[in-house]
Amino acid sequence: MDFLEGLNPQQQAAVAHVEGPLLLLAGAGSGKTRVITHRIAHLIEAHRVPGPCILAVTFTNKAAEEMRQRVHNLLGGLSSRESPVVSTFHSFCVRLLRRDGDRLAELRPGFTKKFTIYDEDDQVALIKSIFKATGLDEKFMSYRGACSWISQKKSHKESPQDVYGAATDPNITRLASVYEQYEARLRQANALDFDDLLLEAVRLLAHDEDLRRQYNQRFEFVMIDEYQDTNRTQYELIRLLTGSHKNLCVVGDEDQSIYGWRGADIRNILDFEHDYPNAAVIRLEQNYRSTKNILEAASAVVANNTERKGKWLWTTSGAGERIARFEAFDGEQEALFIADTIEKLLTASPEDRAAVLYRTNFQSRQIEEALRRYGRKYVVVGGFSFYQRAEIKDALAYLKVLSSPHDSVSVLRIINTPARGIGKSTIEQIEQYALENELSIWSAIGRMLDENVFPPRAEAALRTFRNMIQELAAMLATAKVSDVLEEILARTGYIKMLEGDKDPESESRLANLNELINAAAEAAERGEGVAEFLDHAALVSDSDNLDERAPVSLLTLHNAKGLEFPIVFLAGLEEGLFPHMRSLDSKAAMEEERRLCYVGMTRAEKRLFLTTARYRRRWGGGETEASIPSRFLSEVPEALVQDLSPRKRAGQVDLYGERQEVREAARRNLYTGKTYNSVENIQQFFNERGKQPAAAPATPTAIAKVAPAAPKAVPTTHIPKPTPRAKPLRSGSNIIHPKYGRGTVLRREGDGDDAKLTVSFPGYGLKKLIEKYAGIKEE
DNA sequence: AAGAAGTGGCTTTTT
DNA sequence: GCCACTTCTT
Repeated sequence: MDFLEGLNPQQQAAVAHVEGPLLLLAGAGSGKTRVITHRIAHLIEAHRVPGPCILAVTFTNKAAEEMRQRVHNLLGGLSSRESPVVSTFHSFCVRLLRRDGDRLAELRPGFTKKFTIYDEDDQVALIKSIFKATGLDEKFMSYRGACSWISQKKSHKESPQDVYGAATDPNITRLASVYEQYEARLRQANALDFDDLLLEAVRLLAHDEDLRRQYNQRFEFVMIDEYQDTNRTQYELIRLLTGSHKNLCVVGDEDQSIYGWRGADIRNILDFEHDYPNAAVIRLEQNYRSTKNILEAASAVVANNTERKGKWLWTTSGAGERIARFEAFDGEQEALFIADTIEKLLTASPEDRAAVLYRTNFQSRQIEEALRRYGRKYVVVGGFSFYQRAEIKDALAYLKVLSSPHDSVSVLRIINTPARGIGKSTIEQIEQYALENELSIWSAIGRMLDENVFPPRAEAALRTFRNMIQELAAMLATAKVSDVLEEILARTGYIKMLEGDKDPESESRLANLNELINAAAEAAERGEGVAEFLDHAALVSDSDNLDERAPVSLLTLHNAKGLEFPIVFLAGLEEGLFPHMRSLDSKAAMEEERRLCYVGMTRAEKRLFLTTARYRRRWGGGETEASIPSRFLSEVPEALVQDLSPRKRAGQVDLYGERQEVREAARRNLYTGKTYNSVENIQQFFNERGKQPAAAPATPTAIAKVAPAAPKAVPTTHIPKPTPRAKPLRSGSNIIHPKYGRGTVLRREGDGDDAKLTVSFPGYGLKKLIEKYAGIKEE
């Protein structure tokens, strides 16, 4: 078979390129995966390169699986001995360390190839324990915050000592200490976190010249997908792997770089030609996926970015439908519009698939509810995955302890699950002892039992626990993983605990555990041992089991990378949500948000809907907040847009604002002049005021009292007259600022002299203002 | 020691 | 609205 056939000239050139570095700039929908798979097949068949000498690295397991499958199909079946190695960065590194990691012990004392992998939950548990030992709590910093702080330091190769040295305030010093303890505890547990998997593989390859040579010789051709999302460590790994031959092909699109927050370094792709001087560069700019309108709209949005090489995708397909825009009253109406539209479109053409993409996971709930009302089946990608469920993590923690007893995080997870009489005070005692003597929890238990320090009841419970673990560990050496799992669940009483539980959730937990046992049985049949089974559990992501054929999928924009759908909805296009609040004050972050928008838009083949809500409730019972449409909406050329918003369609004035105020007022029992005909509310208002006149800062009386207070210690030149107001500024109020002009109040914090307003000014973004000094006038 | 009931705090995105 | 953590109860 000729693998150059049926490809456009640029694609052909890429497939035919054999030796030396190649940068493939592949725009969205330009047939990138096709090129990579054809190139692999071409290397194997036309150039007689043995499959196992080709390494292709992808971002997700799912992408790896798909690539494997497609190469397989192209070549009409390959035995596993002839297959190329297709893997994610993380699983590649894990395999390297498990197979050839012995000499890492020279760099990392205590390391053995039986290491365990700590996922984010494990890391949080560890940080929690370190915080407790250090006398810190979550008010100092959230556990997750500390995790990502440490991760940042690690991936920038800053050691705890470096941080100590550069520390400017005591909080940094405290963090450095947490970091130092964190590293020490990982080593003590012979555990690696996600960062370590890459970092230690790099350190090992740099350190062990023989090993490096071996890998260089083995992997004669290396291909990296989604190169724009690689970080510095991955970059170093690639350099080490291709040191001797430079047969490196990287594929990427700087406009789709969306993992900067996780350390992805866009320089990797922007500087490729500089790093590999004689690199060939091929651009794939013909788009085969989307209609002309969709492509033009997406291109127009991303053209607002400056950090890009710049390209313009083109297509021979027709204009298609215009981009639909829908401005809903609130999140609920937005969700109902989406569900309703999906219902209509899929009824009309049942073979189509639709995807709803959103910026944050919490947005899925309302959309799910709406879809359920329509009786539409859907799949949600993201949120908590199978392997993150408590019962699954418990079962896996047992397995981890059996194969690596010094894994203290796992020991502490299961030591009293199910309850076996090892209580809080006993556990604290053990933790304390372990800390003082620099022992793992497992060793500490052993030593303390020898020293007879426990009260009789705790002692008996601990002995039973220890014996049970030892017996199960002995079983693990010979039996199948699935059998050991079953034995664990039976002997620990875990199954009994769930069966006796009246919580309706328990039934599904039991089902999940059964599924886990099945998965283990399948793994055993493939000849995998415990380590491989656990590695797989640690490294699968939720997007890996996305079923692309599902008629309706709900997923985050990040999870949508690499996918395509005939119908796409981008939901929640509001300033502060998308672009996200945390990106508003940084140009680089804003450009990443815009790339995310570009990724989302270019997922669509035929129809693209952009939806936004005027008011959104951020958390459950909290306040509804007014929002303003995302800047990305206005970056789509008006000529390409068809507006489906109800108020425009009906040709009416905007009643939303008024309705909203009435609602809010009714809820807060405030008289705003709009509810005078509601006896109930007037009654409530007076009742409330009679009870606590001063406690309601938002009432006119309270404001009048506060307003005349003189400002202190503020440059006199900038003090505008405090404007006494009849009505307090709240979410949704429209105001005029002397410098920024018209804006909408998004949020109000504090009261009286301290009242701060978050205001969105079109053209200036969000600003935080002190109400008293800002010189704001109500519009 | 172990469950039940109540409270605060919070939400980007993820291999 | 949900989760984790605390306090209360037995």
